[in-house]
Amino acid sequence: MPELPEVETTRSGLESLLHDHPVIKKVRLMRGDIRFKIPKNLPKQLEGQKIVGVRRRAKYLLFDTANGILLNHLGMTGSWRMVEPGDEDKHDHCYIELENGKRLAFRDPRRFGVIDLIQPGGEAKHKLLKNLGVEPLDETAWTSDYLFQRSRKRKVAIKVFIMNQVVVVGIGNIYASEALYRAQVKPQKLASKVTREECERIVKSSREILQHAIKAGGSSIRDYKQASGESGGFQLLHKVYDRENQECPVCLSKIRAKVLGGRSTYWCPICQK
DNA sequence: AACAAGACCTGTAAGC
DNA sequence: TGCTTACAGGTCTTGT
Repeated sequence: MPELPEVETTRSGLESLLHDHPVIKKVRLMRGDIRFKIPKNLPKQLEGQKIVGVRRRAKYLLFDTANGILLNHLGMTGSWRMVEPGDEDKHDHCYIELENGKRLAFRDPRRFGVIDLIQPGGEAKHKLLKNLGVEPLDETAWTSDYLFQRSRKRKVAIKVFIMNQVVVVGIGNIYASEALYRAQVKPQKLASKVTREECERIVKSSREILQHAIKAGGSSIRDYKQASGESGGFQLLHKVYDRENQECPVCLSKIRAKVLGGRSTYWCPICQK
């Protein structure tokens, strides 16, 4: 799924599609639940409301209206698109019909995504938002001091640690491997043993990797599509992810892979210490 | 409190 | 051509 760059690419695509702040005519829920139950009053509460903007917090999208926020997570396979008549799909779980005649669809085959309603003013207290860590693109929050202090005494691999959304948000399985490769830190190194200098490199590298991926329109292995329907281009830039036994672009060693914290992890045995 | 493993789903690719 | 198995961008829940 979508990690921060894919969610941000989706957000900016939606922002363009909704630049004229259309009014929601009808919300059609094709099922009562995706990952969690969808509030039954969500359609009634958002119909007639103007979509005044689309924000991102961590890997969540927030559609703003004056009468509440539609909260969405793409899970592993979620995507938004404008859908023409006849283009409906069996995995479309929610349609948002607009007064301007357009129709947004949320498609999510695996149904790991989330759609929820946040009451006006309830954003900070929302269960799924209240425990999130710092935004990695925020240079005043995602700092080497922050990473160093938070990682002391933590007995998990640094890769597992930076994927913990309570610590820092938006870094998922692809960009965790890519960021640590760029930082030249072995993913299995214990978080508590990572030095100040390494923290500096991890913070800088992770931010750069995410920024580059956003510029490229996100990665688009498998299911991911931009809101415009375009595929992303960043997978062409993956240096280690999904490249087991292929050459390290720098030293030509064979990229290695193992499972860490239940997720496939890739690194260069020479470049990363 | 911190950590590991299990659970939730469907689609696709690989192996036999 | 099937059938079976493994695996996939996430994260909440459960158990130690």
